[in-house]
Amino acid sequence: MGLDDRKLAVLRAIVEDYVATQEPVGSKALVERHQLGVSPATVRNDMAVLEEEGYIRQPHTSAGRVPTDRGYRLFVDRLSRVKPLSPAERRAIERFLVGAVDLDDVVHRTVRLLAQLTRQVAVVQYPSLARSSVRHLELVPISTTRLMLVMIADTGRVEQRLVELPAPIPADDVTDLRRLVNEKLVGTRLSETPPLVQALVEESVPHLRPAMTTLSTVLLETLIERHEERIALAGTANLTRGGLLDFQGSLRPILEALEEEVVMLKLIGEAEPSTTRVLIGDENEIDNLRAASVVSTGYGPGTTSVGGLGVLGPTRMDYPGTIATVRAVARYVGELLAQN
Amino acid sequence: MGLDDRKLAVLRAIVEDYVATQEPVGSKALVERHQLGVSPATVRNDMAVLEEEGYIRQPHTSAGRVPTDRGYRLFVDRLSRVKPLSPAERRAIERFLVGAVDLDDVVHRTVRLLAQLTRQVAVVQYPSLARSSVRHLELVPISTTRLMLVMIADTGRVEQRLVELPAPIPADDVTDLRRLVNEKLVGTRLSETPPLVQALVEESVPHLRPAMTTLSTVLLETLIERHEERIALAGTANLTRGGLLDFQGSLRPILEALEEEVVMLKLIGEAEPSTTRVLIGDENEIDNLRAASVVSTGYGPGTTSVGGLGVLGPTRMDYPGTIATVRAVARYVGELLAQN
DNA sequence: ACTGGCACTCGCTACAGTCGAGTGCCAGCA
DNA sequence: TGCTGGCACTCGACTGTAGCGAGTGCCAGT
Repeated sequence: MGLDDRKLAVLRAIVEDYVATQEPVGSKALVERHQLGVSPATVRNDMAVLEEEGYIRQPHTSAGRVPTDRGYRLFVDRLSRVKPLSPAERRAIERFLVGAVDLDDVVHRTVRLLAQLTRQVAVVQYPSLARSSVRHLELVPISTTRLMLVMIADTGRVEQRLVELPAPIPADDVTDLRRLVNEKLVGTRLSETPPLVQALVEESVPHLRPAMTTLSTVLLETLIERHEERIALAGTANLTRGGLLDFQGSLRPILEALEEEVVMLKLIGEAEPSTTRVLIGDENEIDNLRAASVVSTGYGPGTTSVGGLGVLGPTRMDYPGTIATVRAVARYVGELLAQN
Repeated sequence: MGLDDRKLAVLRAIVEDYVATQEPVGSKALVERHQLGVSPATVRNDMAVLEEEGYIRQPHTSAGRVPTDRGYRLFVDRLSRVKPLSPAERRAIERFLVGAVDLDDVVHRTVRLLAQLTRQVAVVQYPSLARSSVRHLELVPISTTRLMLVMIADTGRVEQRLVELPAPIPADDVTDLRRLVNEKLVGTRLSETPPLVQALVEESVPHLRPAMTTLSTVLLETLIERHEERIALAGTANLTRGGLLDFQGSLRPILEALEEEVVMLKLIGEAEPSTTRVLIGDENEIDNLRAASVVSTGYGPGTTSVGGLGVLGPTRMDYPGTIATVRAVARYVGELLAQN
């Protein structure tokens, strides 16, 4: 049972009007605001079909129609094209991102920019360590039994951990350790590192072995296995736009989900740079976010993704505009990363 | 015109009941729940005086009384003593903070702990760079014209910046630069650093001077003058507790203020470890936070403060409990920092 | 100085009535 | 067959009224 072109046009019109006005839209208003070329009665018949198919629904018997999650899905998949960005938006992106002094700065600016442009909550994952490779490892002696391990990744990320050595270690040995780990690990991806780190321990000369063992443990445990993924958030205040109508009256579950880094990572941390993922309401696996939609994509220098970014908002959002903005920002960030 | 002891007791009872129930409290309920030893009518007379003096007010003519900001102030200053922590809370603090692997981890755990214990929004400032001293400066060559400058502070903070050199520089020169900056700057406070950095440029041998000049600029501009202060937030979902009664119905201004690092820094970034600052409602200089209260203190190893931490909640909060928790957490964090 | 009593205020809730946007259905028309 | 105008119907939103009750202020009495 197919939907003919007019029914699809009606659905599109409903989505567009509802997104714009935030009010259920009726048949009369619809024919007035769009050139559908038919009467309200005809539209009503179409609406009845759309409702039967689950694309729209009536909040109350005597109210207009509202798109369902399924309706938005159809709209996104087949009825909308990505809006080109306005020149003003392009300029805003460029202005916002030039002059970033380091990775932290880039991420911060990006997330704020995204929140501002989309007027929604923005989430940016720091470049994933698992997908970065080692540029340099530095060992700084803090005391005779403590080292600060600093890892610099090619994506610009810098991570540090304190290493408690089992026994005091002379300065020369630190130099040796530093040379060894750098020789073996620089240029490798952290996700491929475990066997190399293992080998490092086995190959090391006896008097370095205890220190190297500890060091390798720290490397493996805290840098690789652990939750070394980080995210930045901005624009939570945007959740309060649209009164309390969106999110069925309570921001609580949304705010709770936003604070769970693991949750947010799962949400935005998987896409490739070229694809944009849109999760609408119920499609979301996280219960707390059943009333929200997420638009996300990957970013990275070139075509491989080093991290994800996206926005979260009410299901009633401007999908074409949001998708366009998310993509554009991801592309710019990718370019920025490629430069270094 | 003084308030006698009973009137103060009435005010205390009103504050305690209102904080507990979140409902205006009337004279009858008051004598029932507290041993005031007098009749409701007497309490009413006292209430009339308290209202005249601006410590309480009536939301509606026929409603009970609610403390004003001024009433909370009096309560905090003269009517409450800091609640001792429960053993369970002490245990929670210890359990939460042991096992932190680095500074980031400490700050994150702290802010989450604070949010959880107080059931409010928690804010923790990273140890201020201005109040830290330099433990080590590392220069890592990225390319012939780029260095990564990594600064490790005694508080455990690690900051990095990319340095774009005016001309290519050989590896030996990098070694020299590293030695020079470490000789001069290690052990100094960053706030006292500018003249030293300046001297560094002037004393350097001619062929190092261009690189040293750039390096010093980066040091001064991005590490010292710039917004190198950072904060961590947690518990924003707690804002939604108490329905929408707190914060006069809109979380918007609060969420906006929370996103402004500068604002939050001003709010919590000034106290000494031994003093606890309480800002109640209107006392707050930030308009967006006129409906909120802030309890903050400094923390640091020993008696000097390296940063601030605190919580933000509705004016209707459990001040004695919150103050106790904030202090205790600050003390634990200070001890943790002192260990390293 | 405190208390019991009493009249009064006013927000809250329930209920009834009206209005109107929007619908579903149906007969008629191209 | 598909579209249209007309019409009865539904039901939420809003309005006005009435009763309830918590809480007050005041006053006379102890």
